[in-house]
Amino acid sequence: MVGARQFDEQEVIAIALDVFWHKGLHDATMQDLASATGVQRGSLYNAYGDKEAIFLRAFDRYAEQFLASAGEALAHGDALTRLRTFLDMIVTNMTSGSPPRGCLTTRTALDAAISGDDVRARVLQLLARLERLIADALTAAPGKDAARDAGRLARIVVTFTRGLAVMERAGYSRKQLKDAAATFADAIAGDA
Amino acid sequence: MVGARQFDEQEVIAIALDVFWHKGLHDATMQDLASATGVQRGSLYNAYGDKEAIFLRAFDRYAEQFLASAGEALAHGDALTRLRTFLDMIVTNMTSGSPPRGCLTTRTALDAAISGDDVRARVLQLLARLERLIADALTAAPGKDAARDAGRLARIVVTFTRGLAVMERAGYSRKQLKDAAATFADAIAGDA
DNA sequence: TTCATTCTTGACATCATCGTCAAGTTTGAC
DNA sequence: GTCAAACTTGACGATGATGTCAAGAATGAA
Repeated sequence: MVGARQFDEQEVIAIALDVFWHKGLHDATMQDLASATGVQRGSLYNAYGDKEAIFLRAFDRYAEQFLASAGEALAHGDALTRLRTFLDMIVTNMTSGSPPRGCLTTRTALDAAISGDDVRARVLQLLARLERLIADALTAAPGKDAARDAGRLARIVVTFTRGLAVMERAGYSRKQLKDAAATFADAIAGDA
Repeated sequence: MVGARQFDEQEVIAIALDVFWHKGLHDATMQDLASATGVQRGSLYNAYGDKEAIFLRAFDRYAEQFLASAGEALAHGDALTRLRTFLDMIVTNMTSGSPPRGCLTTRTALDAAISGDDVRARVLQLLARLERLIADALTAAPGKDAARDAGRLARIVVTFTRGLAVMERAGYSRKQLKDAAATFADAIAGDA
């Protein structure tokens, strides 16, 4: 390999992820990425081809981080505890940063109509993996009938988390979101 | 009044609503609006000022239509029936059109960071009105304890509907969304 | 019918982004 | 050290969107 790359790819992708997280795939420009990473636009085109290619790498990084966090949050306690911990993590995650960065998956899903097939597929894939993770956690939880309908429950949990992401963008505070999440968890997994 | 307007304002706003519904505030251009309405760009600027002003009018129209539909759907039956009917209406609404147009409120909320204060305020206002509508409907429903925590329940119902809108964008079918909605309604208002 | 007012039209300047490229620079293999 | 390959840089042209404007057309009041 001659004429080696002048920048650290891992670092560039990590920074790109941050840019996309705050601005979204659609609104982040190559210039935004160039400024944030300190790598010229031309170099980014040369190295990755286009913005979507960079996004896919960043999104993959994000997906792994996200699923890892979800897995941890869902690992301990009974069904209600797992759900509460998980939702808490979700809300904390989307209300972090200044300004709060929201949820990248949700933002990307909303732009699905104007995104490439690859992007759409990644979003669906992440949602599916998350759903499975939740279903498994509910099934594995000690307690009575938590495992019954774990699949169906997992889907509405995923759906509800997407709703939280929208409410965050609409302007609801971390506290309001956590309250709503707690109400939801109780209604779904609480001892009725 | 001299030099009368050459187009029907109601009709222009109705068509603009359709354009915004399919493309979103951010992605719809003045040219899109001009083409769809048959009114020249210059005339639209002259009549309304800018794109956001047109959007606000269209959104107001949308909000009234939407709340009227929600009110009807929530008017009859016990709490579970009202919730089911309402969620069904929501899903049908967002999966109508070709291509499906999704949910304008959700789309707009996601773009909140790059929208004006007026737009943000309208979104919040609509969500708040919807929440009150649902809370009132749950309170008014015949049956046992439906009215208990109606406010809290209404908020998670609103949140869940936002989640449905995201899942629709992600690619879930009308049937999948209705299934999820039914699961949610049962879990929230069903006889535990 | 006249005429001031308002609307309409098409063109214009501006701006931001995109994707490409030729020239220059850096790098590692030999 | 030499050199070809790969990367970097800054500039370029194309595109599409925005908002403005002057000139012309249409309208209704008097």
